[in-house]
Amino acid sequence: MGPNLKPGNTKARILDASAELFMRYGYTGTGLKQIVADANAPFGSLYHHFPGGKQELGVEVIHRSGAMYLELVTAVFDAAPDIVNGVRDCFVGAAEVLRATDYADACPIETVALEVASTNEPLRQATAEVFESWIGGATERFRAAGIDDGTARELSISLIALLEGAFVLCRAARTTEALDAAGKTAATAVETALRGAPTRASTPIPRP
Amino acid sequence: MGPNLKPGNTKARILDASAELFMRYGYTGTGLKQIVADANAPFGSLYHHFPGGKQELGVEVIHRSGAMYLELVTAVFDAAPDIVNGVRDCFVGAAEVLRATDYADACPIETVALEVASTNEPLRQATAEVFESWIGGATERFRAAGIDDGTARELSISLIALLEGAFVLCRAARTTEALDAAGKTAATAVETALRGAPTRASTPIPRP
DNA sequence: GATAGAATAGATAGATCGCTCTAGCTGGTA
DNA sequence: TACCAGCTAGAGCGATCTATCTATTCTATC
Repeated sequence: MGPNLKPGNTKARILDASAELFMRYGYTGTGLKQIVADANAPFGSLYHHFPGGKQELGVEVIHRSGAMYLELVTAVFDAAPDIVNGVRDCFVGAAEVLRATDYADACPIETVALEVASTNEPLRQATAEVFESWIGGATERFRAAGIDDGTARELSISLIALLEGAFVLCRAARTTEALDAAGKTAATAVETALRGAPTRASTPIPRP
Repeated sequence: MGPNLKPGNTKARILDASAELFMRYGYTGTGLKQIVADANAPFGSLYHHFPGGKQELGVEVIHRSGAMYLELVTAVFDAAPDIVNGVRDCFVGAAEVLRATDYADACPIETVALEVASTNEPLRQATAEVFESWIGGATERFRAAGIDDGTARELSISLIALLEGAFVLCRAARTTEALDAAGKTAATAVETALRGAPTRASTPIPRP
């Protein structure tokens, strides 16, 4: 169909290399020379496939990595016997990946999101869209389990925040302790929400 | 006492400017030229006060900012009537600061922590020490409220993870929704831990 | 084959990076 | 006054950054 039957996988290699480098070293911490070197691609090809330069490449990588991570987490949930175990498996799996990569591979867009939040509006918007897609996906899943809409969204945001925050602590400490603790808290939060889901709202709690 | 009566506050100005720039734009995203410009300091003074260059400056800023943030949070807790309200006030206060600074000022070391985790060992260690000091401070406070040591530490890690993760989501979305949701989850988690504290462990939960 | 367009290939520009270097200034001591 | 540290002050170095530029190679269609 297209004019070139063998389009060459140069663009895909550039995207893959960029995704890994951005995840590990951040956006400003990754140079274009290093990207084309890791991708085994000539420098000219980068600006051929991404005329908008580093920023266009960054936007595409953020959306791509965000979609892939959503698929990964979705698969983990689908393989679990119930939602609570699905949440647990996500944190356990994240910890395994972190250890296996010498605490390099955590969230694919977290570092970039913080770096560009106050400096690069198109990139900031891309990270916001990815996070919103994750929140929406999780909310839908919790809603399907009988949790009301508002609680499901709050719960989803909290679980993602627990995961992202644990990533920061784990990478800094070179330990998976934070993911273990956050995973427990996340599972408990889901259980609490489920318990109050089909019946009534949770009972009021006396002040200590 | 010292040889110079009027030592000049140049070093302090450099530290203050660096702290703000690192918090907003990250470590690699902040240039030394910009630091001395913001600090109204000559370039030579930077290397006079920090012979180790950008890395030494970074380590000092991380420790300084980490200690200041710990004091700030401690003050919020001390002003609250109880621990649960202290936790709530922390998230509410963080959201206020975030809005007031156009979503620029969140955690003073989070962006740097992610950037340097896999690239700069001295800086990574500095961020790890700061996070550990925060965890230790919170753990001690929860332990004093009657929560057993292990639970107190897990709870502390989870609350800090919730805060850091919410910072990422809020700065990306330019909304404080994530801090609101995470604050609710954090308060609930503390209540749950307190309820199981003086009596027995929490009752087992049936699978949904 | 001839040809056009896509993709590859890399040299190079202009700006900025962290950092070094040499002065000049200041204030206390001899 | 002479002196000496501590600090200020900024020019300038090599390296690296993003981006541009001109060729060359490949592939599909005429």
